[in-house]
Amino acid sequence: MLTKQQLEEFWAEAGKIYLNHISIDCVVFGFHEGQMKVLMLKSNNEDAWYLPGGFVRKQEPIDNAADRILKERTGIDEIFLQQFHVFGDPDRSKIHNEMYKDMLPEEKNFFGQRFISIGYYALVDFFNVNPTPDVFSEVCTWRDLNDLPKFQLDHELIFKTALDTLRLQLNYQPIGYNLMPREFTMPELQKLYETILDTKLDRRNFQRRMLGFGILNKLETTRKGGAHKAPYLYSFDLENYQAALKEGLKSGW
Amino acid sequence: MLTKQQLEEFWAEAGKIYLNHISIDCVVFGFHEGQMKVLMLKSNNEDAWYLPGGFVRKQEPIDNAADRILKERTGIDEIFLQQFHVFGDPDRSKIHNEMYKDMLPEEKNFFGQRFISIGYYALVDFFNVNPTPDVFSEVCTWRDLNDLPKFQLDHELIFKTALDTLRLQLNYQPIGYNLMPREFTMPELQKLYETILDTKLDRRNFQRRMLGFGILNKLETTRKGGAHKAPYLYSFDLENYQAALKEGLKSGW
DNA sequence: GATACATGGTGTAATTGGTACACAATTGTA
DNA sequence: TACAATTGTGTACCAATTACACCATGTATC
Repeated sequence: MLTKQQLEEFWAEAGKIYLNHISIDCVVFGFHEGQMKVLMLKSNNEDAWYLPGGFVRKQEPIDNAADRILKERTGIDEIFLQQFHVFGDPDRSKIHNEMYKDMLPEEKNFFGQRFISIGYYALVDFFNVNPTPDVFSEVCTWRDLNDLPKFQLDHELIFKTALDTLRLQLNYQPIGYNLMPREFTMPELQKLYETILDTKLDRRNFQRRMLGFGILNKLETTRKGGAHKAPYLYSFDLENYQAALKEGLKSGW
Repeated sequence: MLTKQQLEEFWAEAGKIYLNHISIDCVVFGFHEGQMKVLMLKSNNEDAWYLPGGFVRKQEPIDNAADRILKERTGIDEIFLQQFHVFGDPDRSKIHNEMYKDMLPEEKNFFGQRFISIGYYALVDFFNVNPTPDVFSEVCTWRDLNDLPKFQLDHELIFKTALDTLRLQLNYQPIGYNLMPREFTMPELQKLYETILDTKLDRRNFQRRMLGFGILNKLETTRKGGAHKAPYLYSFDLENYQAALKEGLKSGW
């Protein structure tokens, strides 16, 4: 929650540069140690968790707005972003509307208005991200999909819709490419698929099928260090991957 | 194009009741005589064709806004509607912005502002629709997908994005159910699939596969009148259809 | 009313693709 | 050096899709 002074300062700026009524919320997915993660923010002095978000400048394309917002939260310049849904319930920001209602007169109260929020999901390489809080938050951090906090506003709906979208687009978007580091092992990639699809896959069939798509380069090296047989490393063949996605990876998962 | 007086009248109303910056555009699909159709509007005194659209009331959920807009254009109450994309280029309505720029002072010029448009696609039973122009148009009519006029603004992009979405969602949304009349023949349904997928399908395999899904009821009657063997009529088993869609119709087309 | 013809309905063999396993190879550790 | 755990590869089986052939039926033509 903002103090009255913070709210006034924010308004002095925001009221001039942003479009009214429109916000952007982002579901940023990362993958680390076999676990799917989402980037989240914790409000100042509250145990209230949000998705990273922001507003659209008056003459800014909405995709650029999402880019700009996420660059501030992650430090990454060219992020893989997909718009996936608009959340337009008039009561969706009611809590905020009322929280700040009495602090400022209506015409100066940026958070008093209704916001229609455009949902984007982002896929990033976990190691490239430098999580950075915004002016409303004191913490910006990865949260494990198995250990999520309670979301504020309708952000749980936004998150779940993003995950559903990811599942549906798995055969049509370069999801693996954007979530995995440049080099990875087959079991790691399988773990990603299992997390997104929320199911167990047969290790051997997964490998054969993945290789069958012809979108992976098998590298010479293996990943040593585990207590067992060292798996081979792979990287994506981006050209083949994108060509294959155009048709959709055959007959899905 | 509106006259200055019309513009002023529209503003007097619109400025009070609608959210700024936000519009809705709808791609309404119908299917008639083996052909896919889109509902379009022609501007007053111009050969300029648009998709039906409108604005969002200040306290109205966006889905309701789309419903309301389409009820006015079609007469249908409960329309199958799916939000599919947001079009947020700041220049997308430039032509309108400039067309009306000098007619009214900026603060009274509803069409002078930037609009971010939420795209909906609608699926309707062709025979239920009563096409009705709005205040900006003199014609509201079905246009064949093979004989489309030049679109105004970015409405061609909106239309194409809707058609792409339809193709991707064919196995996940009750598209057949909403586009076909209550009773239909197998060749008719096949034509719909061929149109959406833009491909030829084998008549015999299509039939077997469709029936294999268990989502159709074969009726006693046949469609007489054609110059050849009378095909059986079918209707959708809505319950089974929706259950099947939850999983996605197995392994797509 | 017999026949031609175009279209709809049903069946089947061949191929492809997916599933469920078995088994060998490799790594670090006891 | 043997062992446990994990990875890499192969194969037999089953299901689904494809590519056809053939039969049925309604209308038009003579």
